[in-house]
Amino acid sequence: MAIGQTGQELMREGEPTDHFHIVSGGWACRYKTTRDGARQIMALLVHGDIANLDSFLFDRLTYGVRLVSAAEVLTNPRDRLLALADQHAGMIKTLTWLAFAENAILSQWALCLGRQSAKQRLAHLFCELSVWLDSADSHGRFDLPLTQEHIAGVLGLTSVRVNRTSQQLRAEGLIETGNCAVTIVKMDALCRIGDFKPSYLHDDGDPAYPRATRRDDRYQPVPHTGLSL
Amino acid sequence: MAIGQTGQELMREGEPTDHFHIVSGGWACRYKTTRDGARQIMALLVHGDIANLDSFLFDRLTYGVRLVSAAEVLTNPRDRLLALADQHAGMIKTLTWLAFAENAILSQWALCLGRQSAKQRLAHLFCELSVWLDSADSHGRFDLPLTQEHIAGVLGLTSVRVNRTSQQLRAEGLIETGNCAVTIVKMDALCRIGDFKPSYLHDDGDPAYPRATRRDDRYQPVPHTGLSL
DNA sequence: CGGTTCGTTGAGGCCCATCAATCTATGTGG
DNA sequence: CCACATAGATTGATGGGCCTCAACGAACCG
Repeated sequence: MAIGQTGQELMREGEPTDHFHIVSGGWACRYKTTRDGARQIMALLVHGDIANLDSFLFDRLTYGVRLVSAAEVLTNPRDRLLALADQHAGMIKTLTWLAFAENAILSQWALCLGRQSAKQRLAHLFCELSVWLDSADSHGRFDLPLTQEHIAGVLGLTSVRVNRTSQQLRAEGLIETGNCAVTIVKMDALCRIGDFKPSYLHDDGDPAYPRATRRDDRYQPVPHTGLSL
Repeated sequence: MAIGQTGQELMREGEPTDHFHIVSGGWACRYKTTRDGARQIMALLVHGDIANLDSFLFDRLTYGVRLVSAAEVLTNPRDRLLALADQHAGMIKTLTWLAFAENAILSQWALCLGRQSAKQRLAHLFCELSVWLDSADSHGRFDLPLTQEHIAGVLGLTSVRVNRTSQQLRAEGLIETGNCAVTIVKMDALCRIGDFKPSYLHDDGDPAYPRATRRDDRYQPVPHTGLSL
């Protein structure tokens, strides 16, 4: 267990690694940079998140990890987790689940980055954080130790744009900000703007097994038409 | 096994599903759409790719799958794969590997979508396809059954922009196009423009991106003795 | 040969990046 | 306690990259 300072680099981009880092307090982020120095944040990491989940199978990182606030990080040798995974069949399943969950989040972000305006992206992010952290109090307020620069890094924007856009959201009475926290005033309106579906992460609750409904009537095999590939 | 026609919808967005679909010929894509109808392609699926890998754990899709060319698709009941996974410990590991691989690709695309210009994205895509398909002939030419609309869907652009940008790449002598194929004339220059690192998929000399058809002999259990190489 | 799909081209405009300056809050040392 | 430094938020001006709309050409096909 170790406490890190704001901005501290946990793991360098492209570095080989043999340890897992687990955030147990504060915030961190996974990021990538282009050759010309632009930085895109790929994931925000909060309490309980594993920073480099894919080190389970890959030796080398394709991203860097950096603290965005003072944070507490647990470090474990990879060998230990691998041994655990060998002993407990459930563990690898959990890791798989996490991998797919990350996948779902990444997909959603890709959709935002590719197809949404600054306003939509910001609205989406606030909705997602609110649900994800589920630490919002009864007034819809939650802590957000991110600078506008960080948010810009997540949304593929500049900090200037984040500033102007969040002003807009405030002016429309959708959110309130202050003191490293955000209050979502009109959740439903914000969801509509950001095209956010609160369920998209935990769609079915637990990974469930067989279902009876047959759905392959949707996909109709086309008779061979001589086509070959 | 079934043959599908161009544009056919394999799975509808948000639909529950109890089958796996494996592309065994031709091309398909995973996509998401926003409420206002914009479509973002999340993945291109070619020979050996599993269209809905996360159905391994999730009951409901968060994306749709559609053919982008005439294609051959294998359909398997989910129960069968789940049973297999229970019997063979290696299988779930393979699925996990695939999940992480998808993760790496999604991350890279997110970086492109968030931080790269149209020209950079297109260059990156061509480089990636060239490496990924590894079907390029000795002249760097490979088949590409995508319309400009499809490419725009992948890159978060409009088809008009894709058109103008690919004209630019042609004018600079970097690529040639024609007859549903692309020739990469100056691979190194294209890589530089798109900030493409040919190795980012094959982490640490892993053989190659594994295809479902040959997955079992490609998967190498990670040695527990720490990092060598 | 008309219909459809896809590629191509042009004109106009908006969203967002860029650059740069100012303002505020916080912290630090003398 | 104040002068100063620094980080982050805010604001303005300007320009460019990409979207939008719209039309036309080209290839394919029943």
